[in-house]
Amino acid sequence: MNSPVKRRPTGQHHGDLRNALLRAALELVTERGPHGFTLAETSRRAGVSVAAPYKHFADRETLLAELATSGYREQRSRFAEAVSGSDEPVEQLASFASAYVRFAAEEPALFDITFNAGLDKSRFAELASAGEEVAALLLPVARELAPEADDAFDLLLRVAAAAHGLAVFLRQGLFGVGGGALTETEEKAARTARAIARERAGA
Amino acid sequence: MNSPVKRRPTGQHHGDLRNALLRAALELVTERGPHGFTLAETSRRAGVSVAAPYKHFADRETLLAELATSGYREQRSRFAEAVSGSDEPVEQLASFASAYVRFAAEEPALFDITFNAGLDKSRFAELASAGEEVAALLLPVARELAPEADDAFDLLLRVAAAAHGLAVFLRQGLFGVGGGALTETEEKAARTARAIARERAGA
DNA sequence: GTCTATATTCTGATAGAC
DNA sequence: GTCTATCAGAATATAGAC
Repeated sequence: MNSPVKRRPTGQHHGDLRNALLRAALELVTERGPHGFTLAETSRRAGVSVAAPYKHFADRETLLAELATSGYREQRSRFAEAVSGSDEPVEQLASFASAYVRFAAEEPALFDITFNAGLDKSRFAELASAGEEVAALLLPVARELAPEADDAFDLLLRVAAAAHGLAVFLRQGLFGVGGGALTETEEKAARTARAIARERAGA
Repeated sequence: MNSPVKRRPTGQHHGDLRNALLRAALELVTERGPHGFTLAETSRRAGVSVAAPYKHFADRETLLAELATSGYREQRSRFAEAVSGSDEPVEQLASFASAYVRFAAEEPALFDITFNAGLDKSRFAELASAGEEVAALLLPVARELAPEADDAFDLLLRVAAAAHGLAVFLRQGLFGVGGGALTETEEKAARTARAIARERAGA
């Protein structure tokens, strides 16, 4: 029932409890999902009392929102790199789809928090803007294939949705998209993205 | 804080508490998601004590698993009808994708429970087999486009994943896939399914 | 089959000492 | 900034009366 983390006998924590809590929370979400996350267990894992986190975060949701924000930033960084590997918009979208799946596999906690924690974005301005920056990075790519704004949005949405579905199936081991199938699933995502993008280009 | 449901003053519930509990649970999941579901609140809504459900269900998870099973059965029924509307396999997959999105929109609780409740399928044999029957219904359709078993599986997986992603985005209002956009989202799903299926047919 | 009552456990959050 | 102590609330599940 107890965590395997050593408790500091008293008083002072090492320099950066704030970040230690964020790390512990991420680990906890990895194991139990966003809904299994509790401040109490996070405190235990960081080796502090349950009251300590309240000096660093207003409440449970605020800590979670901070993780979600960093999740969107990590996404933006990964997708920016994926897209930078080619000049061809179809290949850029394929790369994005692949990176999306990889992100979900390598950072399952961040992935779950961004999409499945039910955070109220109107309460956390930074979270909302971090999410919008991800879209802002990708829309110009879609726009190269679909100059009309609505069409570009539709294209990006469908590519992202396809990648999202594969990422979820991979994560849940559904449909036999099991454990070590990351590379295969990335390829499926890339192939699907190409099919969607080309249908548009050909139309 | 109290439920709007009238309590029966004492003793006997009407004939079918078991089904009344299932209905109340479904309603509760619709409002709060699978993780917000509790036996206690379900009991309150059905107008019985918190102990009553244990005469009908072994525990909380068993009730949830029963709902999930009925969710898979509803899926199979809907998808069977969708697929029956055409002889053309590409159109059948497009119809399936559309029905998938519609199911998620019209039965959000069942949708969430089947995919997001984290049920242990090894504990509930009927749940596992109900899920397999959905796949068994659709695989022959994919097989008409991809005679090789692995290819058919891959095709179905990618179509289902695309529909799943759109369904999730619709449900969460993400990417501006907001409230009344059901018909549009169904069309997106159908179009994406066609793009995936045709890439295969053309290859 | 349903109730009342209870044991147990966990949570978020606050007050006040150090 | 961290601790101890505590409150208030809620949940799962069981025992035993009716």
